[in-house]
Amino acid sequence: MKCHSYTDFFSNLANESNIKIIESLKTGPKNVTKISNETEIEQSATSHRLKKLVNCNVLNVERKGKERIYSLNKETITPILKLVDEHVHKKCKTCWIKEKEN
Amino acid sequence: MKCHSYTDFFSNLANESNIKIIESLKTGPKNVTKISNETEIEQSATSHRLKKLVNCNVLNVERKGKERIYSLNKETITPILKLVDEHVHKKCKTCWIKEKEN
DNA sequence: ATTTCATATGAATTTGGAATCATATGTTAT
DNA sequence: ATAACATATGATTCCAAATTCATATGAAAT
Repeated sequence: MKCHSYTDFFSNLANESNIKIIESLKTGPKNVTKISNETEIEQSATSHRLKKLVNCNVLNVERKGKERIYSLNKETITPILKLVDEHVHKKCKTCWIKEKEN
Repeated sequence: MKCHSYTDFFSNLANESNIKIIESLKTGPKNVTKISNETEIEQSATSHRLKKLVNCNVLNVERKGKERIYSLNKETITPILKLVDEHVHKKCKTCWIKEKEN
């Protein structure tokens, strides 16, 4: 259930839904409903994904009334994403990592 | 067939076999048989994995007689692995990314 | 030309994880 | 206590990706 390996961690970044959620949370902490709406991942699926992301310390949760507020774990995922993004921009001109389409 | 997205790339690092292969190649370029022996991934499976890794520019190949020599693509995967490793050591004391067991 | 070694390939099968579905739990308001 | 809202959970279904298996290709040696 906990995140034990190198591969366990990376599998979170190898999943489209998870990336969407992470992207969504870059603009700030949000509750499940809002995440679900923004990402267009249905509620139940969103909860399942969120659980995994928390288990791997990618996200934090805190309760606020009947809601649960999820946020990026700045100590872990943010620096890694930053490093990877930098690398993508600096080193990969003919890039095999496509920029996220917006 | 080619590696197009963020998630495609990370899926390479989310796979135990691929990590084994990458680890194996950290000590230098090798042919398929040697990789297969070191990683204990059978020949056919090894070839399949290698193909994917090459498609995502994680590895390079070159022919040498009847062998094919695979090597890490220093321009791409090496810097990322280095950055991630550094991050693991510096930032994750209570670490959710287990050090590779040897 | 035939054999042997090295690797690749395609199809079939297996499997692990994700989406889905139905329902449960928990919280606030009335 | 009941209703309405927010989220989680477990089971099932589904699917894509990985293994496996059998075989093909290709290169060197005899």
